[in-house]
Amino acid sequence: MADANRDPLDALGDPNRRAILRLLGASKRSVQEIASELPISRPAVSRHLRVLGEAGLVVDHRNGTRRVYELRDEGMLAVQRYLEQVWGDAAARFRLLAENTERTPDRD
Amino acid sequence: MADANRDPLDALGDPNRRAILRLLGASKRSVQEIASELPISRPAVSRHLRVLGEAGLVVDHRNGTRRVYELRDEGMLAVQRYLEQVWGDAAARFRLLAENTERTPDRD
DNA sequence: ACATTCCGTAACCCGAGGGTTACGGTAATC
DNA sequence: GATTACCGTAACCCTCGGGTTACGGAATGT
Repeated sequence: MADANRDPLDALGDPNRRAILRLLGASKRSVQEIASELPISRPAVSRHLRVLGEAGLVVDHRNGTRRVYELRDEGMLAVQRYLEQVWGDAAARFRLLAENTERTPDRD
Repeated sequence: MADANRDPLDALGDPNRRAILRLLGASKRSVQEIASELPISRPAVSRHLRVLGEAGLVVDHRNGTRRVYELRDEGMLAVQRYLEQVWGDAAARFRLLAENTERTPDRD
């Protein structure tokens, strides 16, 4: 999945995409699993996941016929940087702390 | 200005609104001043500012015929809470720090 | 080989939202 | 009182993004 130059805040501007991220925050999931928890079609979910991927918010791994998606920090950190740019010192302190506490990969 | 139940991430989903917030991050400004720095009309800016206000990201004060807008933390903190909800511990540590370092009101 | 499951993508539809101009109310100044 | 500056809002326009169904390729199991 290519990381296109899509702004993560553009991606976060849709409520269904935010709901998808909340699901993935709990555990990694396949497209089908995500779609079964939302009131939209599976192709719609697929489309949203593409947007989220291009924004650096998720990443996918093939598992047979399944594509399993999980969170990715890069897009989230870009959001933090925007907040720091706009809101200033408080956001800067926050960003440094977040980068020094990497999320462990055995999260699920 | 009423704080309606508008999600700040909805508000941040537009690039012109993000540009407005960046301008206000530098200093508080009137509608006209903001509009003169962006490639859109003054009524368009007015409309965006309304959205940002309802999302808790800005607040306005009357000053004669002018309405002067400045940043507000409430919406930004809601974004942080969403990030914490989704991305977890790192975001939680960040949020606690940000709340303990209030922005001083004599910012400009 | 065939059937089933999974999923990306094309094609189509349509409504939301972001653009505009015009209007009129408020405030300030002369 | 007249003029000017400021700004919210109405009305209109139209793009674009998010919804859908349909299709076909890949992977797996029988």
